[in-house]
Amino acid sequence: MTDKETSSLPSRHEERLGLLLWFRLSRFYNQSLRRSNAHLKEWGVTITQFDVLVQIGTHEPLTQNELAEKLFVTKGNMTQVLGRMEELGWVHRDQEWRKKVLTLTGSGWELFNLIVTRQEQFQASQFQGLNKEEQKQLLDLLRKLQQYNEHMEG
Amino acid sequence: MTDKETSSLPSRHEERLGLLLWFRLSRFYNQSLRRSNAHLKEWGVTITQFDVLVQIGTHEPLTQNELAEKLFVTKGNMTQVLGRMEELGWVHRDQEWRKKVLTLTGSGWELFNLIVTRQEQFQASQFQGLNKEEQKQLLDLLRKLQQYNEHMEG
DNA sequence: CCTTATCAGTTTATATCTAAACTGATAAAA
DNA sequence: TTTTATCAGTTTAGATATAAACTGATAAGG
Repeated sequence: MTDKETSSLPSRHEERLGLLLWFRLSRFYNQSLRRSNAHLKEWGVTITQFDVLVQIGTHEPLTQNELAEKLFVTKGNMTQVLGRMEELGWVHRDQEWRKKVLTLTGSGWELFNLIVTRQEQFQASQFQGLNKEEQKQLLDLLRKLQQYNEHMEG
Repeated sequence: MTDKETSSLPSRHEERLGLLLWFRLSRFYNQSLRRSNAHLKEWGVTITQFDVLVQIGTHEPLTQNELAEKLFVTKGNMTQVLGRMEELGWVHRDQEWRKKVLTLTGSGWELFNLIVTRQEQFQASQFQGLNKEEQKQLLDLLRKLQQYNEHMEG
């Protein structure tokens, strides 16, 4: 009985497990989302905007499509979120050929430097229920899931 | 060096880990959400409605507030989702004192019986990247997080 | 050169979710 | 009894997300 075998054809029990995992995951995620937004409210930023800020700040210059891929969301969603962030003066969109290249503005970088460390600390506190070893385990499991799913999509 | 000690004061490295965990989690969650909705579309049901259907079907009778607590969402959200589901004829809301008691209608139960097993199978397939042992591990870690967070909220 | 395909981003309609203010009914306290 | 508090649910405005149809520009093929 290899690992491959146990994971190739899900048993009735594993099916239940899948549903349980989904419920747990979605509850924890929603809770975490709510808390993160409450935490970031002090700086007038949402968790979505924070995620975008980090991605652009870390990888700029990048296009809207690349950003959407990194965040696993649709490009339509990015159009909306970036529209708001441009309005707020954090992000600059520069048309190049048929792409739009994203960079942070001065005030975007200011915000980045102001909140990234704080949000890192906050996010760490959300996972305090696990010790370092368990946190690594969780990251590992999520990585495996991601890899498998990417493989599935082709 | 006890577990308690390792988890009481997050190191710089653990802070980064927190952010990484958040990113992984939110990406996997969003992807999973999208796929589930695509899968359920065949029956004209969304994943939110499915979650509500399962909770009522499993725990009826229960009130809107109890439902919101089980799903970790706000009661305002439930008002909206249940309004739609009542309109679709799946759920019955019965005012009792100041509470509204929820039960599934006949067609709600029909839907329940039609899709729960199918969605269980689908959900299981989303976690195929992990073998049974790893799936249990993941469930365990999520449980721990939940417990710690509930403890935090008082 | 002209036509067709593809690609990046936008738009629209719809669903989900929140926070915060509100309604109305019951319960508790005066 | 009258007032006040609490509780369950609703409403509203706003953010986030999707799918699907669309626009307009570039690239490829005839």
